Amino acid sequence: MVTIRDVARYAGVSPATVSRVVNGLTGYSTSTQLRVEEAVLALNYEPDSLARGLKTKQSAVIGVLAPLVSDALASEIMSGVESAARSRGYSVMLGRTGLGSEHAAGYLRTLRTYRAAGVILISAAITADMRRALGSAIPLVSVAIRDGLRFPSLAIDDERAAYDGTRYLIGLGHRHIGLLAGDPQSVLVNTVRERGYLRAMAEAGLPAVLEQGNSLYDSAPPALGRLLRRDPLLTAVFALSDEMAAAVVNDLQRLGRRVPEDVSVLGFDNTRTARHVHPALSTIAQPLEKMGELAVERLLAGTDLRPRILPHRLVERGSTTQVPPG
Amino acid sequence: MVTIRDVARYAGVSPATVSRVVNGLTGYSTSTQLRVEEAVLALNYEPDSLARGLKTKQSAVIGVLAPLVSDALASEIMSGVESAARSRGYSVMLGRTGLGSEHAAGYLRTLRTYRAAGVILISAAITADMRRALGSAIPLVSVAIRDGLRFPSLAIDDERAAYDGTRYLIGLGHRHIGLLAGDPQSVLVNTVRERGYLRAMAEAGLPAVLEQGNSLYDSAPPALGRLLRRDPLLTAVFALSDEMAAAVVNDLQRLGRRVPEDVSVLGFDNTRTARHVHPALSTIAQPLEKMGELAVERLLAGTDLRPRILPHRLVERGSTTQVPPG
DNA sequence: TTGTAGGCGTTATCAC
DNA sequence: GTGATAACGCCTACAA
Repeated sequence: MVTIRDVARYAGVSPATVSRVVNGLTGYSTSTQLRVEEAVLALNYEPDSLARGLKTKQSAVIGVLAPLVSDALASEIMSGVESAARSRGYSVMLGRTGLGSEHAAGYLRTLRTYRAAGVILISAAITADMRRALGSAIPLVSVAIRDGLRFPSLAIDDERAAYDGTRYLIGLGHRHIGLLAGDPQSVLVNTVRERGYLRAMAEAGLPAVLEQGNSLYDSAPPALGRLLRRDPLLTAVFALSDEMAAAVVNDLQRLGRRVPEDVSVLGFDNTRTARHVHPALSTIAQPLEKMGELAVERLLAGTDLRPRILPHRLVERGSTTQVPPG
Repeated sequence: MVTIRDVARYAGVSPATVSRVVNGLTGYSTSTQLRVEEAVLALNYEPDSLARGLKTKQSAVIGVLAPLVSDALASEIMSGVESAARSRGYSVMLGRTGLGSEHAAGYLRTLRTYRAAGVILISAAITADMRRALGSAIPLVSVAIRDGLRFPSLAIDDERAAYDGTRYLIGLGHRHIGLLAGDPQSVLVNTVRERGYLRAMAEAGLPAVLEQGNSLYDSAPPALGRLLRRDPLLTAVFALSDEMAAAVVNDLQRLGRRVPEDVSVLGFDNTRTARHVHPALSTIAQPLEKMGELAVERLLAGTDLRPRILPHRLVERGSTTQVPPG
């Protein structure tokens, strides 16, 4: 391994000077800068992150934790995180915490012992346990979930978004609208979204029909079955994730119902998944990539970690239409 | 931050002794062990990974690099990697290298400066550049891709798997079978799989019809269009990834063709995606999770990093059937 | 402008 | 069985 001393020897200067040049500080002549840079190149020197971090008490790593890193939602947020991090010279360390965030504390401890610059939590609420595991020195922000006002977060107005989605279906003439809710574990998004749906239905004087899934594909078919049993006249299903909405579209077709002619389906998130079914999903869009970028920005700025609300919007595709006549 | 010296002071022993206890070495009495353990708990001490790594020249991190970390294939491999790593006390650092592996070298350099214990590459070939960026001290293994015999890898026999898939379709009576190939960038899997298809078709005296996609969903519809134009009598499509196969199923239905009654569709990988369409995909299964586990095992064993072939198998679901009569 | 020296928190090699 | 002590590679006062 080539160290700073090797470079110093090669360039005929002291290690301190090499450090200054490498870190872009001031206090050296152009000629020494050149000699050092040449030596760095010649020896293919790269500062040891471990040693540097030990000294500076900070490593250029941003941790990103998600229940599954594999879902489209996390993926699109991560994409924003990574480009923002890279452009600032930070590396991203991803970790999958499990559906119930089982491994979150472990990852946070690791991140702490590596003195990460900050941690981004996707689709998971910040709990006191987590905050403790990470320690107080490292900033933490939650994305795509709103955790009251107590912890830093970046999210849309979930209540309003669900309200708007429901209003949209009502506007198409639907009166029997079922809600396929998400993971009850993620209470913070889902109860809030449920509230938006319930408010819109109540305002319109319509009966609410609600079943729980867990946001993932496989949870939707059984929940859809329960929904249809409770209200056989359903002409619209509002699923609180695109994965569930996709499953609903597929399962409806399996049951011989046409989408959207017989039943309209509205998704949530506007991930890639929304376009991976036929017909493609109408859905509520969150600015996922933007959220990822902002999270990095705010984490590194260190200041202004107050909860922030971003705009949502409705995207119309083929899975929704006017209520069928008769 | 609480250091080993704090613990030592609290327990009334020297830092050296604390280190011995914490690392489970020998050379202390039961009574001091108890005192130290008590102190560790009381102070909530956790060794600084940076300092430890600096000293031991190794950190308990395994890097996992994938083009997208978000696809179902990478996700299932990662799942195996993580459980195997966790059970051995290692953390996993994920990185997305981009479809053309653009960012791989950067990640490898970072991993090197953090003195990672090893690196696992998913769906990407090990190039000389990568090997150089990582340095020679850190082991590297490639998963789900076979890179000739020059570099360590863990994969199925792709040629044989594609051959078997094609034989299966031929066995169902199909004579017009189109191949939807994968990313030409990943030459190492795809040319090999193509070869398997071509061999099976040639053996059966059938004409080959082949178009290129890039393994992802969006690339499939246009490629399917080209396939159908070249052979309007197609009764089966063999797509070299489940994502493409799912897109084919959806697009076929959009075009008014029934799956599998009019056209059979065979996928590849057996990821979650295979069950996320209607009808669910018949597909060639790779032991993805197992691959991830094995990769960790071999990386840490350090020895026996020779290429290894794992078994594949055919999974029948609803997307394939006998050739339509007439 | 440049170099020397000390220390970040840990482990490992010695003594005792 | 236990404790000084040095060293890992780097950064940063401070001195020159």
